[in-house]
Formats: sequence, structure tokens, C-alpha cells
Amino acid sequence: MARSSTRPTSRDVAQAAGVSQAAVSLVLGDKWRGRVSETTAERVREAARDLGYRPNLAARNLRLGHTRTVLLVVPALTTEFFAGVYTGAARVAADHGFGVVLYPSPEGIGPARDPFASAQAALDGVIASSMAADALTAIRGDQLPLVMLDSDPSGSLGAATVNLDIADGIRQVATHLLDLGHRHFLHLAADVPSWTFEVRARELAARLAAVPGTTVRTAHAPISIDGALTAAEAALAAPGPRPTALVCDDDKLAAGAYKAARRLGLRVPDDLSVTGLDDLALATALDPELTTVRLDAELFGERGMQALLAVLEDRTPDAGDIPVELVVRGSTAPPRPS
Amino acid sequence: MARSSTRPTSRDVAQAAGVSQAAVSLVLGDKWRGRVSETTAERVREAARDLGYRPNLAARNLRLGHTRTVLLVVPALTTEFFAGVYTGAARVAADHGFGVVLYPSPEGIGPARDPFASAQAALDGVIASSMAADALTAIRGDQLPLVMLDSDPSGSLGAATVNLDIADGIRQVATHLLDLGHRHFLHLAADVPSWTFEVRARELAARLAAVPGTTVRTAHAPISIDGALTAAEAALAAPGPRPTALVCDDDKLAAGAYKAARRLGLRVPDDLSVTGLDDLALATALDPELTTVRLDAELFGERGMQALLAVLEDRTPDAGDIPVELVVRGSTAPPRPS
DNA sequence: GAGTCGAGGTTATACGTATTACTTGGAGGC
DNA sequence: GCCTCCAAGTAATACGTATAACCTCGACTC
Repeated sequence: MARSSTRPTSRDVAQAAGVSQAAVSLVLGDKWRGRVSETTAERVREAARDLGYRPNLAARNLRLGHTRTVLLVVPALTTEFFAGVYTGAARVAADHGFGVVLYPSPEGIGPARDPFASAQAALDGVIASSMAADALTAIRGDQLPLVMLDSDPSGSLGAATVNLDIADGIRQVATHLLDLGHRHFLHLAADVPSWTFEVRARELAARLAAVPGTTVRTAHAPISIDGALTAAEAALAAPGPRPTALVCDDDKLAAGAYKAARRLGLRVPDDLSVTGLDDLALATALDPELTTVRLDAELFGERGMQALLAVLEDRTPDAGDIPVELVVRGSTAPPRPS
Repeated sequence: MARSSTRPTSRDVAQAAGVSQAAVSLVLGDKWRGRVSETTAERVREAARDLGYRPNLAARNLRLGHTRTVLLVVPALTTEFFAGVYTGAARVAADHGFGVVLYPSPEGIGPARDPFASAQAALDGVIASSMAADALTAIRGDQLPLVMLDSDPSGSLGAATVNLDIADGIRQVATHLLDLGHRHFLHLAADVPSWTFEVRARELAARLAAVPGTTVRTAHAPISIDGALTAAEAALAAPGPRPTALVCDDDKLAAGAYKAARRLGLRVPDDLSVTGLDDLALATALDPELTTVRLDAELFGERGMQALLAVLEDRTPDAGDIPVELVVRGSTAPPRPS
């Protein structure tokens, strides 16, 4: 009563319940099976409730030597994709008594900060998207258990990796467009150094190379609608035979491509077929709705967390890429006979 | 060397440098001005570097009694708006040696979890969006310093509030549409109990009531493109005089409204003017581009963090709503003479 | 009726850090 | 030559928790 300004400790609860601090810890930690009588246990719980007791996490973490908290490092949160990843990871984490703290990679938050300075929380492990490039070096410095999302399985310093089967997605896109009769392609690629984008480029090139008579050009753009607009407009207006199919590295780029097409007086899909990748809400907001590759963000997050749990328990994480699915909508059609 | 499996402590560093643990703490804490010689300090720093020493946050937090970490509670991360809020808050936080941990309100993460169970990090304070309704009760339980974002200043239990001047934004929208000549309105409102949406409804009604001869109907929709599509389609197809202006509670709803209009064969803006609120990237991805209200998300986050810092230091937070700005684009035009 | 055992606790301790209070070996003052 | 004082450290301690080790007392066994 006297010191109501400071938070109550387990000792305060003990005193209020007339027991030792150890008893409080046992009861509240649910480890009192044959150690404390039911009546005393109830007395302790009541005292804790009355005082509004909340255990001091810092003390607990120090004592336990772990925090049951992991960090999820993502690139900018400008689409709902990583929100889904977080949701999946958090769900699995919660099932195992873990918490997930989100760290959106800096980019304007200040002079290239250490993620751990920002998320001061003491951590047990890290899940990092390969797109959050700025943070990677800082992360590598630490010795924390690490799972990499969407990154080169052979080059990740031994860290476990969990990947979406982007290669298959691109293959499906290419096959779909080839089946429609397209032969002249433009690849609108993300201007970001990340394995996940390299895969797209490599796989598209490989798939198209298998079909004689195809051509493919590449334009690079920052991942934003305006950036894509500029790059796509320039590429589409370039001299030479105009491509009839535009394969975009993600849905946002596709949205920019739509605007570029409008500016140039090209109709989607009559004059130009467009594809995306992600299946964001944006994909169906566009007119016509976008043919794209659906990624299961939540499953991605779940698998990432499961892999990290495996690493933490010295088990081998499950292997195998996460399947993706082509969603055909109105933005792709056969090329018009020229 | 012997126990390389466990992380080095400040005592290990001390031993390596041939000094006491206290000296290590002083040097690394930058409090050694007249306490330790320059040469010993350098020796300590070198030892710390060699061992890869990282201070144990849990221990430090316990000792210090605070964590310099605050929690930012937001609703779903499905738009970039709260990413901006985070960016602003994190920037200000970093300038003051604070970290920000993001907690996206549950919604499917599991059985209505306590935010503090998820973000296990020990916290010094909380900034919460009023839209993250599920988390509010849990938060209220704690005695942490609290700043509410976009919530009723008179009803926030004494917590400090930081608000965008949404009322003014809606007034600008209404005035813009009235000036164009519109008299028959449909309000597509978010189906979420939150002060920020109540303000929109109240202010729109008030502004329109001031002009004789205006009518306004209201349709409610969940904040998603599909939800808005359904609700808007039903409302627009309802009997009675068709509204010529559709005021949406946010840009996402507006995107759904576009789709509803297309389905009904209405052209934007010729048959129907549409407005949004947020100015997301989505707004310019739509065709025609959306007339909307620009919110400065980063400034919002900055002000939120500044307010929390003020509360933590027993100062009075700055008052005053954050100004917003109407952005007129192609989705609004005079009504066609009927 | 001595020994055993388990229920129902308590006492003591360590986790790693930051900081306060103390120590010590000179150098300088007079 | 003695006192003072400062530079350069060190020893000790507390933060709040979880848990291992210990204690005590009554009921039962044989």
C-alpha cells in the first residue's frame, strides 16, 4: 500500500498471500501440482489479481536465459504480403509459447540502423526475408539462430531456408502465355538485388529459350507503381517489334504497367497481356483484373516459424518449397493477329 | 575459450582485458570519463570486440528498470498507412534511444491474445490505434503509459490522444462535391466501431445538412475491396433517386466502389463521382485516379511517439490535430444534368 | 513405536548488468 | 615529512524471477 507507485513484484504478492515468494512463482508458473495445496494456490492467485501483478519479463528472461521471442525481419510493409507472413508466423509461434516481433527493414528510418538496436527485445532467433538486404549484415554479426526466407539455399551460410516455389510460378506464367500464342515478351523486373528476383529472371529466360522464335526484353524498375510506370512506358515505346506480353515481377509493378499501357493507348489485354505475382488485393482492384501467381503468405510464415523452432530444438527443418498457383483473370488473352 | 558455446558476458570481457567487470561496464557504457585511463579503455573495447560481446538485454533491462522499448499497436497491416506510422514513430524513437515494437492486432492469430503475450518484450509504453479494438481491453489492464491514436479525446480515460484532422478532411471532400454541384450522396462507411469512422459520419452529415436540398444515404461495408463491392452495388442498385456522389471512408472502399460501378454500367466520374480517404498507392493505381484526402502517416507516427515521450517524462504532450489535404484527381466531376 | 514417506511448503541462490561506495598508490602543497 | 587529493580503478550490491535443495510435520507401515 505504501509504495503504490512502483509495480508489485512476486514478493509483494507473497506477502499479501502470506506465503513465500517461491510459492508465488510455483503457483503462477503452474508448477505446483504436488507442492502447494489447492487452497493456498487460490489464495496466491487472488492476491496476484488484487494487486494487478504482472511478472517482470526482464527478470524472467534473465533467469531463464531465453526470451521465447523471435524477430521477423521484413522489407517495407507496403503490401499485405508480409502482413500475411507475420500472421502465419505469429500463429505458429503462439502455439509454442513464442512471441514474434516485427522489424521492417529501415529504408528511411535513419542511418542504416542495427535491427537489434530498434527491437531492443532480447531475442532467441531471427527469421529474415532476403529482401531486407540492409539488415542482413547486422544480423550476420550476431550468433542467433537464423532462418532465411526466399533466399539461395546453397549460399545462405548454413542458415536454414524456406522458399516459395517461385520458379514454378514463373514457369506457369510463361507456359500460360505461350499457350495463348505469345512469342514476344517484356520482363518488367524489380530493381532490387534479391535472390527471389533473380529466380524469376533465370526461370523466365530458361522457359522461353526452350521455345524457338520467342524474344524477350527486360526492363528494370523500383518496386512502386510510379517506378514501374516510368520504366514500362519507356520500354514499351522503344523501337523494334512491340512485345505482346508483359511479365511483371510482382503485382505492384503490374499496376504501374497498366498505367503505362493506358498512356500509350494500349488496351489490356487486347493489345498487351499483363501478368503479376503475389495476388494482392490490388490485383482484383485493377481493371481488368490481373492474371497473377497466388502466394500463400500465411503458410510461408508458418513454415518459416516451424523451421526456426526446428533449429532452436536442434532438429532438421522440413525441406520442400511451398507450392504456388497461377490465377488466370482478365489481363491475359491471345495476341491479336498483326 | 573453454565455454565457447555460451555467449560471453561482461565478466568474460573483464577477464580477457585483465580488469574488473565494473570497468567493462563503465567503458562500454561510456561513463568512464575520469574513471578509467584511455589505454585500459581501449584494451577493454578490444577484448569486447574479440569476444564478440553483446550485452545481455534482459539483465540490463532488469538492472535499469526500463527497456526503452515501446509497443505500437495497429490494426491489420494490409495497407501502407500504418507502415508510415511505424516509420515516423521509429524515427523519433531512435533519436531518443528508444525502440519500437510493432503489434498488429490479432484477427485470426488465435483466440484473442494478449498483445503482451505476443510481444513478450518488456515495455515502457504503448501507442495504440483506436482501430485495434480487440487489443484495447488487454492494454487497459496494464498500467503502462499510453497514447491513443485517432480516438475520442474526451473519452480516452485520460490517456493522451493524437489525432488527424479527419473532420476537416471530410469537410473538404463535402465542400468539393457540393461546389461541383452534387446534391445526392451515398456514404460508404466502414463497418468497424472506431471513433475515426464515427467522425467521418458525423462530419459529413453536419456539412450536408447545412445545404438545403441535399440527400444522403449510408451503406456499411467491411474494409476490403470485396466487401465494399457488395455493399456499394446493393446501395447503388437500390430504388429511389440514384446518388451522384459516393463518399467512401477510405481508399480501399473506394476501390470496391469502382468495381460496383463497373458492374452496374456506371462510369466514374461521368455517372458517379467517387472519393476516398488515405491517399494510398492504390489511389493512383485506379482508373481514373482517385480524388482523396491525403493523410501524413509518418507525421502521425512522429507525433504519437513525441506524445508518448512527453508522457514518459511527465510533460504535457503537444495538442493540436494534424492537418490533412484534399487531393483532387479524376474521380470527381460535376453531375451530369438529368 | 521407530522408521519412512509424502504433502506442503521455505530458504538460498544465480542469471548479467549498472552503479555506488570504497580502496590504493602516488604526486603535489607547505 | 606529513597531509591532502586525485587518478584509476575494484568490491559489493540490487534489480525480480525460477528452481534446486532443504525442512517439518503428520500419517502410515510393519
